Amino acid sequence: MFTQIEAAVSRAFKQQLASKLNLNREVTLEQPKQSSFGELAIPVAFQLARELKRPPKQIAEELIAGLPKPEGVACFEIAGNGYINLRLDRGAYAWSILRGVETKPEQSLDKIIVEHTNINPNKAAHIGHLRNAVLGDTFVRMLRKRSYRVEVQNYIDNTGVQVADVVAGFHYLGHKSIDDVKALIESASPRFDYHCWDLYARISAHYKEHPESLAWRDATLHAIESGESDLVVLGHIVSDAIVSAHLKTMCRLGIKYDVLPRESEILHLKFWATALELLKQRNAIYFETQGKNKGCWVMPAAAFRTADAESERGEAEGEDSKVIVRSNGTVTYVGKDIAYQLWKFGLLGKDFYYRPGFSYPDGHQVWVTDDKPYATAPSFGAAAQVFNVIDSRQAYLQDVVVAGLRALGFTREADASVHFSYEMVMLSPRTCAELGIELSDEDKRRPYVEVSGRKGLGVKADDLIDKLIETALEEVESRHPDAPVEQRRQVATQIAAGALRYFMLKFTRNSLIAFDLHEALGFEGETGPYVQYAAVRAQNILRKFKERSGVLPDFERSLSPESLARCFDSEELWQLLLLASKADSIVDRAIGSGEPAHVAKYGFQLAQAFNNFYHHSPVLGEEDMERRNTLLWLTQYVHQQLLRTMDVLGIEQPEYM
RNA sequence: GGGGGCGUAGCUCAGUUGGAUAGAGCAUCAGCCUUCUAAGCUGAGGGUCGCAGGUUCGAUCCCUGCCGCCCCUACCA
Repeated sequence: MFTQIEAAVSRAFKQQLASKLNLNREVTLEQPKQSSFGELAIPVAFQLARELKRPPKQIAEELIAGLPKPEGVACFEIAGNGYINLRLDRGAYAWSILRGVETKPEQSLDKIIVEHTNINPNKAAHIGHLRNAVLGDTFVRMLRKRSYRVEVQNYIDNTGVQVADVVAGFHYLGHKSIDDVKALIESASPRFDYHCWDLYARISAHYKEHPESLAWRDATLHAIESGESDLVVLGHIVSDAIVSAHLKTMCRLGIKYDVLPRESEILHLKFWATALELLKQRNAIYFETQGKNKGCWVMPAAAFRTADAESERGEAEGEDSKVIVRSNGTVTYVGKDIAYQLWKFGLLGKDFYYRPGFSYPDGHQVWVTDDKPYATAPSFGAAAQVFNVIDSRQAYLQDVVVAGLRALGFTREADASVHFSYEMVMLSPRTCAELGIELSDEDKRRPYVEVSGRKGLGVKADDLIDKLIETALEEVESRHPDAPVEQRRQVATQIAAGALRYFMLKFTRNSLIAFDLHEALGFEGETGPYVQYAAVRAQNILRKFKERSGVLPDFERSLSPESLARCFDSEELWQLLLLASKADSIVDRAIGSGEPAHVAKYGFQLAQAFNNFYHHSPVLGEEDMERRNTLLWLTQYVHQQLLRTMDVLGIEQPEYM
């Protein structure tokens, strides 16, 4: 509803500009700094003042003279030295909002692909991976809430160095047979993904102490590539088992995928070979005959570097170029990524085969790529826009991928490729101490410590979730000692997941998170549980009313725009209703700015406004019927909007708290 | 060396594309539970928006130069 009014006002001003000043331009709206100024502010007069060389106030006056008032708008006012402020007709606005007159945007035809998570399948997931997955999943939820068609992909690098290292660890370091590893996967303790976590740290340390053992890695990689060895089988069962563990971990946070494209199929189905031919044909890459990259196929730096920083130093020729095919003929990760990105846009002229993978409890099916026909699957890929959720360190590689598309002439697709980047999650020194992680003297001096899979340094996702559940459970048990055990566990689990998701979302993407256990375990202030608690409170009011009176009143019969206008004369009530009505508008803006954090912030603000209301305006004790019914209706509406926002954030409302 | 990011309250962070009196949470201190459960509410203190210039009616925001921190700049991913 708020979105519609924004659009209507913007349109009205645009028309006014055209007819009065003969200007054709979009009019942006903003929120007044103070709520007493009204509901919307239009600063357009300031922008025009310079061009027209006239005082802004005069322009503002001219613009609102004879301006038709869109439905729901009470008046326009001029404030300060040129602001146009708008006030809504509170009764009319509340009446249409509360009756639920909302229009849903139509489902878009174009498909958007969001690729996220993308964890190397060689060890348990850690908190850094959680940030990626939560960001990606929330962005997907934002898009879907606004009726975009979205496909969620989780790329599995099952033939890379990291998997090879763990395979080498099993084979060379541990002398484990395929059956041994299968037994390890079956055994409950230690969990296989945790076992690999330690093994990966061990083999990495071993490489460091015995550099000659790096030959194991090469041998394993070679075996995986040629496809003819027990090591290949080992690689597959390890990565399959780990992927399955990752999916379970993410599922605890409500994160699901549609399809898992695997690197093994990119290779076996000759995706890369096809892409390579294209790149050669169109001269996007060239064969280097001299210098340090001699014998490689490289992409010239000019393709992906900003034009202004052209090589002023002439000797640097080939210095910044990116190797796509190594001199030994193997392809780099970027090369495979170009092929994958081409497929995402349907530009490769090839497709994977698919088989059903993991099934979620709700029946949702994940499909996994395969190299031979298996079953009829939904169609994947061929999107109009692609978001790759990848940490900011890989910005350069992402630039190379996009440059690849552009060099092939796919400029539209290059422009539609978005690197949805985010900063790393580090550990606070205090948290390292709490977890018993020993730090080097160098690390001790830093404000935060980098998570490192190679060093086995980090907080495992499942450990963190377990710890959160434990903390929440203590609180739930002290508050609801009589509730059934299973239910208490369920509530604690929802609170834990809510706390974790909110924590990962409250920071904007390019802000580095120094993960602090104490902070993450807090359930007070700007946290997920705070938002959940507000929703629970709203639900309690509604439930209690129904317990006493059987059903909710027939609001539309007992109230009217006029009675609502009287009640919403109160500034606090009006601001609550107004804020609650902005849920969709906020999501639209957050999609535009690509910041899930904005939705999280809004959820908190709405919860905060409701908590204020909760304390200042007792609903059930209200004696005046008209007012009581209005408060009740408002409560129902805010509850609905809170749930709507929490759904976008992937946060559930517990039954009680 | 080159490219990118960051610097806002004691701490962690917002700040809607240049606008009205710079905001939250945590922490600290002082209040509020016989009520729709206090995981809450009310109030207080706390700021040279890194520094210095510039652009203009107006700058935390744009430009330039410094200072400090981080990341990238692999035939690793």
